Amino acid sequence: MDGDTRDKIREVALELFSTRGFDQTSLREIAERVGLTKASLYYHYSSKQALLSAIVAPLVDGWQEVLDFASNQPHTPAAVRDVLARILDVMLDNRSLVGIFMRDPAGVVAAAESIWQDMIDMGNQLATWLAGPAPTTAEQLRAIAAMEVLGAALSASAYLKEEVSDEEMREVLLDSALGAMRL
Amino acid sequence: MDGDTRDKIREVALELFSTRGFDQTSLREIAERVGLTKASLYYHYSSKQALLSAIVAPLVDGWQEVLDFASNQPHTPAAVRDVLARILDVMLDNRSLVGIFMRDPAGVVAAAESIWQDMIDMGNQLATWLAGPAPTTAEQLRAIAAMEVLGAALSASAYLKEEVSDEEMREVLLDSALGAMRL
DNA sequence: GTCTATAATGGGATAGAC
DNA sequence: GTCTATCCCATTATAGAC
Repeated sequence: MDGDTRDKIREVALELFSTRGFDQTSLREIAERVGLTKASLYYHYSSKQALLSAIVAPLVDGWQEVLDFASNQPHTPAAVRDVLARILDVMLDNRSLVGIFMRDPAGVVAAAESIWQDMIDMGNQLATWLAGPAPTTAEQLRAIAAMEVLGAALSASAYLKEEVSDEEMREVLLDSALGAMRL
Repeated sequence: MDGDTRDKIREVALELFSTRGFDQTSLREIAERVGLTKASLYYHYSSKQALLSAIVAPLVDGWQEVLDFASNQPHTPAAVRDVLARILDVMLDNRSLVGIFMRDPAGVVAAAESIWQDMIDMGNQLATWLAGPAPTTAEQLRAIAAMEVLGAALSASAYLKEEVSDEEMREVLLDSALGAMRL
């Protein structure tokens, strides 16, 4: 039962990808930290892209759940609030994972365009739902803006000196996102 | 007077950096499009980093102007609106330039950390001003959120099928950013 | 100012022994 | 499962002729 090594590789890669960036992280560096050689990594993951896919899977699943939930909701203010809250929860629960996409979108696109496309598609569908049925251009823009607000949960740490609790982030950013939609 | 070539190089590099990403764009590719060889680029720019610096200068200047303006304003709702509008204008006037930082933050950091740090610092100072004097944590978060909303001006094109006019963007996103601050 | 040629480095990935 | 050794490739950057 040596899924241990596989997991360890994933953990180390996640940390490096999300801080340094995907492209700026070499397999040599990952292997070094895990305590292996580059070649041994290839026993566990067939390529750098495969490693990224494995790491990113939980986030994709998380978005998908929110999307499934949203699809079964009528577009009421209460439901919008609920969906935004769930999106925010996924972001907070997968902070470093989301960080990979924010730190190095270009690198992810270059290495695994399909993964990136999946994320864009899901973001698109969420924004579409948020905008409501037959939305005006303004409503679409506001929906996108609301989602951008939730991204502040991640950039905040770069801008703020003091730590902010997840509870406060949840509360403030949810209200802020609703404000961006003028709800 | 062959600043022509220098300018042409800058133009091509800007386009490639902002679409493919800084790190994903090789000097060979730039040279090819300009109609030169790689070696000739080095006659005009001493390194890839120097090329980036030259490209990025106008954006740095733009932010600085907004910052100077804000510093001389009292923190009233009208002034907040004004400053947000100016930030948005800078973003719209330098769309592809801002795109460089959004597409490949990690690559920029790796190649020119000081440039990145300058941008972060300026963003920080703008957010600090927006948050107002002696702000609560919530107010700081809302200020960051408001700035993120303005970033929607750039991500919008990835999410929307139809073109949106700059005027509509200006109007809607400005109001949306104010909404994020509950103003 | 632009070229050809080449150095120097580092990356992802594979072969094959153990 | 992990290792050593190597391949292959692209990149940034430089040297020197024209």
